Amino acid sequence: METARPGRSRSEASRLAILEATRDELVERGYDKLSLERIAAAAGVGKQTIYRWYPSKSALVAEGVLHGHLMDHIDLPDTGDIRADLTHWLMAFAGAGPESDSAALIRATSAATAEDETVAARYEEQVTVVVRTALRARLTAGMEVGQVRRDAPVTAVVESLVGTVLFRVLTRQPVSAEFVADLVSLLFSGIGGSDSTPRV
Amino acid sequence: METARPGRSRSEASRLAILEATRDELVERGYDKLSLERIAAAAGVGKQTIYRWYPSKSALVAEGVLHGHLMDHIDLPDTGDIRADLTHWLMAFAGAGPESDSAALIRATSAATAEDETVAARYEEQVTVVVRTALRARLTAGMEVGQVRRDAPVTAVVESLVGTVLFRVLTRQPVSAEFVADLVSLLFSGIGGSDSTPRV
Amino acid sequence: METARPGRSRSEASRLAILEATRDELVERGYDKLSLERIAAAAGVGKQTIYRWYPSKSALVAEGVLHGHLMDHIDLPDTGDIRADLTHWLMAFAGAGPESDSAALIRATSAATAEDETVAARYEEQVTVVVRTALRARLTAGMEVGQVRRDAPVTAVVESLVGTVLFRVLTRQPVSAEFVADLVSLLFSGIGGSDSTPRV
Amino acid sequence: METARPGRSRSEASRLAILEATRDELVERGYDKLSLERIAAAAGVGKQTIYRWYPSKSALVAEGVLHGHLMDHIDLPDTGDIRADLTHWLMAFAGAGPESDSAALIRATSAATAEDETVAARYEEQVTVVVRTALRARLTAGMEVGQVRRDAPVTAVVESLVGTVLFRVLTRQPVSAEFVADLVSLLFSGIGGSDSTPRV
DNA sequence: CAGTAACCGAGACGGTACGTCGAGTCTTACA
DNA sequence: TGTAAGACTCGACGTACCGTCTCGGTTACTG
Repeated sequence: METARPGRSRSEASRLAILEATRDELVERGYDKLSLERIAAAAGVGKQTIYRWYPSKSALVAEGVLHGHLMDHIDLPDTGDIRADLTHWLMAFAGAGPESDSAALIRATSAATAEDETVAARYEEQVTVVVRTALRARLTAGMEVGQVRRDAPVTAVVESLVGTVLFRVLTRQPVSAEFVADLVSLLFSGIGGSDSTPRV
Repeated sequence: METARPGRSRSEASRLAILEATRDELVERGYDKLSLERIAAAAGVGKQTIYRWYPSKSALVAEGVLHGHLMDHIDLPDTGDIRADLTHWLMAFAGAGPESDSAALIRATSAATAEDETVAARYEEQVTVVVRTALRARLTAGMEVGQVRRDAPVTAVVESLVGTVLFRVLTRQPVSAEFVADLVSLLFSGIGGSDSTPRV
Repeated sequence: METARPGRSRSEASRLAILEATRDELVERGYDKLSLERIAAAAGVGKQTIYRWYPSKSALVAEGVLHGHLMDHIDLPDTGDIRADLTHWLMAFAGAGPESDSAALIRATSAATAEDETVAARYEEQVTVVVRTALRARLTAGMEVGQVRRDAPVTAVVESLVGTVLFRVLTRQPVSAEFVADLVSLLFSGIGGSDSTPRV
Repeated sequence: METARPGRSRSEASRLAILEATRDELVERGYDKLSLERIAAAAGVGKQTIYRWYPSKSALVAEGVLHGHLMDHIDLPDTGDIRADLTHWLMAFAGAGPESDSAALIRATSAATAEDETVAARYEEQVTVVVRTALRARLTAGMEVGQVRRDAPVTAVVESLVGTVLFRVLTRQPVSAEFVADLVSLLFSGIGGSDSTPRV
């Protein structure tokens, strides 16, 4: 155990105020107009305290967004209809439209991920892995009732779903019901014709 | 006509030097560590000259990357084997690995797209549309020979392919032959089981 | 000649605004509470512009004070009465009292001189030498009329006058008429008694 | 009596370690680059402990320097030759040269005195008064044997000696034997010529 | 073919934000 | 209860770039 260090202990209240202020700034201005000085002022915190917790702007963004927002939308319920479940989950993940807070935070996270490879690793571990786990469980359940093929490539499925939504959000296109329906349909039925290589 | 203005005409050499310096900087440092002053110095050009051509950093990046790099990889040849053609195209688009110049430029473009909605619009128009056109032609050819279903949702296909690769690149994962094979297989065969909703 | 450099030429107006703001700050707050950020704001100037002209805080202070203030008091008129001339000059140099602007600027210059040896060199060259020259002329005139011994050690005279006033100002004691009278009397008559070593 | 309080008593060892560390820092870096954090670390002491003893940086410097250094040189022995005694004392006070520890501490004290009027008061009380007392005794002795005039202005003598040496040290000039000889000669003989106002 | 208007490089300008240092205060665990 | 340790808010540092504005100087159309 190592909790018994001398000196004042770190203020969890400051940490939370920083994360909240960060999310507000991200939604309002986006990643690269983000200013740590404004965040510090808004959170009522010294700049040094931000640096004590987070080594860089991108690390702060990763932490602030991954914990405060994206993880909320990551549960994938089982209603018996796997297509409907996926559709619902995709639309919740993307948020209401290109101007929604969700969309702004996804764009900010993407920019942070693009900038910094440690953030990329964190994103991989905190989002992709979690989503994959949830999706794998849901697909397994679907296999039991014959809705899903037993050899479905889970990783490719996860990344194509997340990546596609990400692309829509980055290019500011709406993640509409029509688009999601097409995507799910594509996912389940494929585009293979009569002459395509047969299922193994 | 407006070419008959008095005064010195703009230097095409300067413009090209700027774009080249921009790409070098992007590959080396990424989007948000990009410095117009360094670009100007590297290109042997005054800062004002950059601003004469491009109104903002993101516009410069959009121009520099979209024309100089991404468009190179956008042709989609027809060898008769549509799966192989798509596989080849996807891997060429992503570049050799997460440290390749291609990957760095894709990340930079993603960050620029995330930041600036006019860049997003330009990306949509210059990449998505072009890819969609090329892919639509290839899919149509595939339909003729029975490799592709006649009702394949082209937009969803395009965006799921581009988005998936983008996601791999952003999270610094390799776009390996195995992954691409899984992705193409998913695309053609779907994951639907015996009890999934029948094809329309 | 080398005045024909490319680029915008430096703004003399900025330079003067900086010096004026510096003097105001020095009088109001003193040397080590001096803030370049406040000076820049008061002068309506970017911080970088200050650094472009002056390499350090102490250099700025030296320049600002030596040119803007101390040199004003350095002329030593000749009314025929050398004691009165010196008395008048000493009191003018010190300013009205320990709270006067002159006193504040002398204290600031002393602190800057104590901190930085290049400022010390500048002080030596810009104040000591000038004062010595003026005083030497006045003493020479005094010698002509028999008011001053021909072998008076000019350097020691200069530095003891300036140093004594400096000491009074640093310790916040008034440079009163009584004190100055004593000092001048000491200077002219010495403290030697009947048994002191005879004049050479 | 107050030694019988509960709790740990204040550590005299800490206080001395603080003063020693302060002197080391002053000699090495000068007054305004002085850092209480470095002093605390060097003394193996918490910052709060310093603040418990000294209310401000300048108070610490005053205490540290006035007690630890300057007072060492303040005794003014009587060998019978008052000129030699003064010469010796002046050179000891100034230290070996502009780079000596003594010179550095004198500069630091001057800066602290310039900054803070409570330090100025303390300096006045702890240095000037003591020196004046010692010098008055020596001069009185000199008067007895006819080496010094009976009406010598002691305050002016003290401050002109201390101030002159201070000026030499601030401007980084050596307090050489030649200079001191000139100064003492000036002090005893004055510069008055045959036509100067007669001694009162 | 001389003017002149728009370009060019260079670089200083007023600003904003950076990441670091230190001041002086507050809060722990320990002695 | 005093102390070393160290986190806290706050303010300033010196640097890097931003986007704009001037410089002296170079084209290349136009009258």
